[in-house]
Amino acid sequence: MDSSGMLKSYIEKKGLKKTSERAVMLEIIKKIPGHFDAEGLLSQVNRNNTKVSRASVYRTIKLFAEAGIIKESLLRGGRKVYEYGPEKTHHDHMICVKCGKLFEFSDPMIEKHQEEICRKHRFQMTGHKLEIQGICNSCK
Amino acid sequence: MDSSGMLKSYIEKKGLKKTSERAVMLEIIKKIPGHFDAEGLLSQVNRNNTKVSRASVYRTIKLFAEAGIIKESLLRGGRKVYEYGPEKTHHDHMICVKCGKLFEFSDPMIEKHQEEICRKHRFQMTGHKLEIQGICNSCK
DNA sequence: TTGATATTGAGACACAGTATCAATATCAAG
DNA sequence: CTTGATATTGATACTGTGTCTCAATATCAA
Ligand SMILES: [Zn+2]
Ligand SMILES: [Zn+2]
Ligand SMILES: [Zn+2]
Ligand SMILES: [Zn+2]
Repeated sequence: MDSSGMLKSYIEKKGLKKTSERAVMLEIIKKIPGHFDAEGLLSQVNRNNTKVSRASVYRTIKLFAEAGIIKESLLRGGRKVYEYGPEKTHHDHMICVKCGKLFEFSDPMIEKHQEEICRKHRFQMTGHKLEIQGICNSCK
Repeated sequence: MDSSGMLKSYIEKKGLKKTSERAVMLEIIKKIPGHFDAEGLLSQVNRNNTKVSRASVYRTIKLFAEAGIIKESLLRGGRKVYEYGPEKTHHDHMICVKCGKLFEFSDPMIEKHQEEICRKHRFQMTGHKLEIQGICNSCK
């Protein structure tokens, strides 16, 4: 299912309503490659003809995340970033402390060991976040 | 070296000065089992006879973290928590989304795979943070 | 004792995000 | 189409968490 369909079904399931603000934001988010944050999206939404309030931008971001249309990541320093990708698979992040660039990676072995350790602790994992800080190749 | 010694040597190395505020905070932090946050420490410091300003509490927490006396962890939602432990080894966290309890764990295999993937990406790791969210045994 | 400088407290400020609430948009039912 | 219930919005106040500023003070070496 594409993201418009996901939004539609989420809205129907929850008894919510279709609004132009949500449609506008979805179209803009679709076109963003990589990561974005709330304030950046806010200014991007209001750059041209469209206009959505700050409160609604935050509200809608939360809604999209709940609907699975975007994914939230919390970086060091408390910075929250999002990325579009209903079809995107899970991945973790490496962040360069010098240039701030974000790299994505995924390691099946790490994932497997996480599941194992949760089993051992009788902890029912619902999600996880791994962030590696360091210095990227171009900053060395 | 114990934490008082660590503070002393850090202060000397940086050309800083001994203050009663730092001594008071260190004594209190030593007695805190598990995690604490800045606001909680602030009220704990000012509960009785002692008195340290909000600004100094934040400043001193940062100083202690730089000196290696306490360790900072950034949790989901941007919450920053600290824990006393100069002799404590690296560990990661599991956090229960129902009761908020924090569990510590350490898995050598996960650590090893992290180093491997960093080598592969020519990324020079300086630190990392793994947080597993889920439901703990007593909340199931 | 004195002078240089690090530190403090108080409060202003910054930033990200949330709560409030009246006005408005949506939508199903009639 | 009209109506009514209710979800949504924008404006703005507010909150939490932390930083900055700066004058007053504490520390420490000479
Ligand atoms: Zn992962
Ligand atoms: Zn870099
Ligand atoms: Zn680790
Ligand atoms: Zn629990």
